[in-house]
Amino acid sequence: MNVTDLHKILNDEQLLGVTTTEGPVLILAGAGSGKTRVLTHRVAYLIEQGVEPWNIMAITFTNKAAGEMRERVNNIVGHGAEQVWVATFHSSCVRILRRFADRIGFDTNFSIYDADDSKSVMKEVCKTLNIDTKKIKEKRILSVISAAKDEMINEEEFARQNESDFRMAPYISAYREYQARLRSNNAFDFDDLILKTVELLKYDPEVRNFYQEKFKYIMVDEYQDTNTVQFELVRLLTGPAQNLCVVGDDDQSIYKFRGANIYNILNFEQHFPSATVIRLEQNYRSTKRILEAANNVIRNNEGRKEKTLWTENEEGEKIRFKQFDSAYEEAEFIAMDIKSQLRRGNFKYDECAVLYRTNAQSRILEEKFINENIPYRIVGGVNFYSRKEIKDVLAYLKTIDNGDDDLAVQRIINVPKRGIGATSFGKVADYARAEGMSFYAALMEAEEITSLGKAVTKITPFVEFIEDLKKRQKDFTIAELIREILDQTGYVDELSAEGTDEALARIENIEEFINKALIYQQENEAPTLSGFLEEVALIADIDRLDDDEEYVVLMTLHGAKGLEFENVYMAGMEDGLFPSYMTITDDDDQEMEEERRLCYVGITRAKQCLTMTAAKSRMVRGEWQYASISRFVKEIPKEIMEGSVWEKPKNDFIELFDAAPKKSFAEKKKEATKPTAAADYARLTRGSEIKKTDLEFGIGDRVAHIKFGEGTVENIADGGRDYEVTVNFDRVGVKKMFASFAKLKKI
DNA sequence: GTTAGAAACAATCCT
DNA sequence: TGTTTCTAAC
Repeated sequence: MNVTDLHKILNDEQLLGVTTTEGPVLILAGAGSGKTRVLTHRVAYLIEQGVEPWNIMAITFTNKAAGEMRERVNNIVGHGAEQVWVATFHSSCVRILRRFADRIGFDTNFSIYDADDSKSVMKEVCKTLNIDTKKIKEKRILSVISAAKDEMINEEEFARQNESDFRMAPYISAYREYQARLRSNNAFDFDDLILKTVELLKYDPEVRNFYQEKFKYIMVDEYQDTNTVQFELVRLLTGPAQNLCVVGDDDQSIYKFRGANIYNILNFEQHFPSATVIRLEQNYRSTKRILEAANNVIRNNEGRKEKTLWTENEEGEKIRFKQFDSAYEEAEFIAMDIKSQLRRGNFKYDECAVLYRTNAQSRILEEKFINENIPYRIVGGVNFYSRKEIKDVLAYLKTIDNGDDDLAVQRIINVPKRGIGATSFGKVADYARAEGMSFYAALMEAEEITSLGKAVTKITPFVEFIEDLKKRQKDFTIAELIREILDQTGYVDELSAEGTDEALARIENIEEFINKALIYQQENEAPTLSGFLEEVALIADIDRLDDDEEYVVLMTLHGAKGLEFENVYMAGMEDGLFPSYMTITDDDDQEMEEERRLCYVGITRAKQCLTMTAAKSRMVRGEWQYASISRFVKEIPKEIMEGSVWEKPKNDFIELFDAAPKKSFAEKKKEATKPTAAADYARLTRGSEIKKTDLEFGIGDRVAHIKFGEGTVENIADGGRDYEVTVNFDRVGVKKMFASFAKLKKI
């Protein structure tokens, strides 16, 4: 495709982004301005100009983005596209380390530790160092270490910088010990994958030259979210020609807590003085009103590159806003509205997304979605691969793959129960430490550990089992290996004997996991156990989203970055939740600006329709909390908002409720407390206009609640439109509730 | 050594 | 409210 042809499908700025191939380029790409389009065509253009595909590297933020880019490049280029290096920061580093980790004292079959693994290691570290985890929590130490690693401060440098501060002493020794353990386990945590790669490139000119020569053209997506160590990595990979093209939007920088350094993008022109700067400000995604809302919110931020997005799209519907009495009603409304939109043929399920600030909010939404029989998929929360049963199976695989991985071995030594308890465990661990060997190596010579006594007879069969699998490993595919493990250990049998819903769900998860192994096997030319484990370790929640299935997506605002939907709901628009309580109390206005950017990201996900909802009260950790409408909502001009009165969806709501929701695992209890659908709807449409009704009870009266049972009224407070009643229930204790929907009966 | 039930505790967002 | 850790009894 020549430049004239390209001009037919790209605007002037986009074209410039595609064809400015030499030297450093900064593309400031506003939301929905077609940056993926620019990146993919840029890759295609480079190849057409005669650049070899293997000389091109594109770093993305998620595996999903990488996959999409690869697919789109494939469609334009025809052949050779698979040779382009398209990967995330983490998987790029793994690829480099798998090849050269031996140069920094690791074995190339290293394990990758996730957050759970890191925490287990840190627990051990605190135990050995006698650090009181009541005073300093493991999580706190880990986050200090992680922040240091983001800034490229290794354990020695950290010690040097903090030696004068006695309060830092435990952190210094913990950091040292933690790193020592990772090394002896032959493992990297997430941060080390990048930090160690940077160290490798820095101190090994041979490796550095190898990659600098390989990657003649580098592109980085979502550049505003890179941190210091990632910047350094990019800098080290970029050869003297400096053919580096970064794409990002400072207004969408939302990962400061993860070390993202916004100055990487704000100061790009200082880092690379010869840089060409290109601005993409035309939005192709959203309606005029949605964009106006976004612009009006984000312009309240001070530290940003001034720009205003514009669009030629149509005006569109007003932004809808609605406040409810409780999070339950909020969730109910969203579920029903989605159903009604579907019924009217406006949107299909997969065109709708519900976005929220915290994962905890997903629970109520999920409940209502089940009730209403709406297909949904929750992104985030408990990662599939961090479920207990999956981690158990993974630990077996890791033990077979990397015997030095103490963590994996220790996890499964007594799973399922083999009668090897804490005492034997401790004896083996002591022996391993004294002899300077790995835990598994100590198990192999259990006969030598005299203190074990009879316990040896429990250990030898385990070691024999693992050794047998190691030997026969090459005869199996990964899926077969997993089946073999499950058969021999009786893991699944045990679960099915248990027979509870939970156990059955675990079996299903294991089946799904085996499926993943099969898919991996099919999709890779040279599948290896290490390769599979690595893929599993680096998979993000968002990567598991399947675009072809029809379901509503529920996820955090962070998770939504880079995605778009026709119909978006932003739930929980309350001060204290979004922006979060911590942001409000903290007087650092940087934090508030980051929250605002997050809001901007949320708004700009919507193409056609945007609905914001809030609840006056919601249950947080067992307590009712009350909140007012988010300040961000108030930053949107009234003229483009449809306020608190909610329009009835024409005549279809009766029909809507005729389709009785199929009962799933939503408990019958819930069903019992559920008023009729019509009443539900009336209540929802009434929303914030609930009229005060005269109460039939007073303070001291006995009342009955449909779910909580009987109790005594302790207080009645005038809450404006409604009464807030405090009741001391016999069974469940004190609860606060609004009279109009608590439906309390005097007895 | 195992297990169940009580007590303690929890504060975003993520690779 | 939901999960993790501690304790006591089998």
